[in-house]
Amino acid sequence: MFELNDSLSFLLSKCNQKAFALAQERLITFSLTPEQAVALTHLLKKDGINQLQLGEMIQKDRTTVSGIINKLVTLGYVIKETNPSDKRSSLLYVTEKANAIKDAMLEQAIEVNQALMKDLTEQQREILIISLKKIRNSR
Amino acid sequence: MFELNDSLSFLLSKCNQKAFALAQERLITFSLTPEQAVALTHLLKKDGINQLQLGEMIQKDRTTVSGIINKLVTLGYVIKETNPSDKRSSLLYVTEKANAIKDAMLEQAIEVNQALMKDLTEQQREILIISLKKIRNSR
DNA sequence: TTCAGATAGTCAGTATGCTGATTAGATACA
DNA sequence: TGTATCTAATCAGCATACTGACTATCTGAA
Repeated sequence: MFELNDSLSFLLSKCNQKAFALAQERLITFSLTPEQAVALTHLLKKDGINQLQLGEMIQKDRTTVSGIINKLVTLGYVIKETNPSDKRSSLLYVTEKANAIKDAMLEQAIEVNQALMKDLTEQQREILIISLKKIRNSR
Repeated sequence: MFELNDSLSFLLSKCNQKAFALAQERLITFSLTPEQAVALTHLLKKDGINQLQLGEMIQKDRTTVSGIINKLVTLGYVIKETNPSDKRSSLLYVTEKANAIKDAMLEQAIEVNQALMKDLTEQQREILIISLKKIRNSR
């Protein structure tokens, strides 16, 4: 019989909540939320892009990116500069403050993912990641 | 090298978004969101419980349950009655309107989960569910 | 019996994530 | 040139999900 609490969609929701909570605990040090950290990590690899380009990288809606970036600006991790060749868009740049926590943030991301998978065998980890990628990319 | 976009936590977030969007499309017919449908489905199996008990079943915070139930009451799917033996709590009951869509909702939930897993082999489906359950229950 | 502590639910505030409307600026073509 | 269309970002509004404060009520121990 179909059991809602054992269904894929329910499990995805609950595991996502757990991953979010785990990351949040560790990011309090930097006053960052998990999603802010994801955006900042991408900008640390490549900045000077606009909000739409960042949204494509992290697969988020334009309005969601807007909110996250404005928070990162307030926190002093990111600076917005009007693009001189297209005044509608802003170019995003990371600050020194962001560079200073780069390595610690990466370390934390790795630890969260290891903690989540700690009870899984090597085969389960592999198939889990492969399956989730298939689901993400489907259609 | 660690790739954020291929990490478990990022994939969980994106797959969860996909599952949510897929369910939302199909639930528009009933004016229900996925989380409202989850709550209602549980109440259809067992009502006459209070909000905290429902929250345990669907693993949601008391304030989140409060919001979802009040929406379901507004929509006419649920009725709240003050518990005579404990006036702090309300007992939740489903309406005829809820019973009328019970089977269609269940059907839709099954279809969403099948659609999500359509590109996965039988072995991948099994290991995916087992792994997610381990992650959900860990700690 | 009374009162301190526990409990159920709500509200305010914050963050994420979406849709749809709006503004400002860019572009393409008649 | 001018206008219609497109685009980048923001805003309002809604849903979910949490924390912490608060109200009303219940319960247990002195």
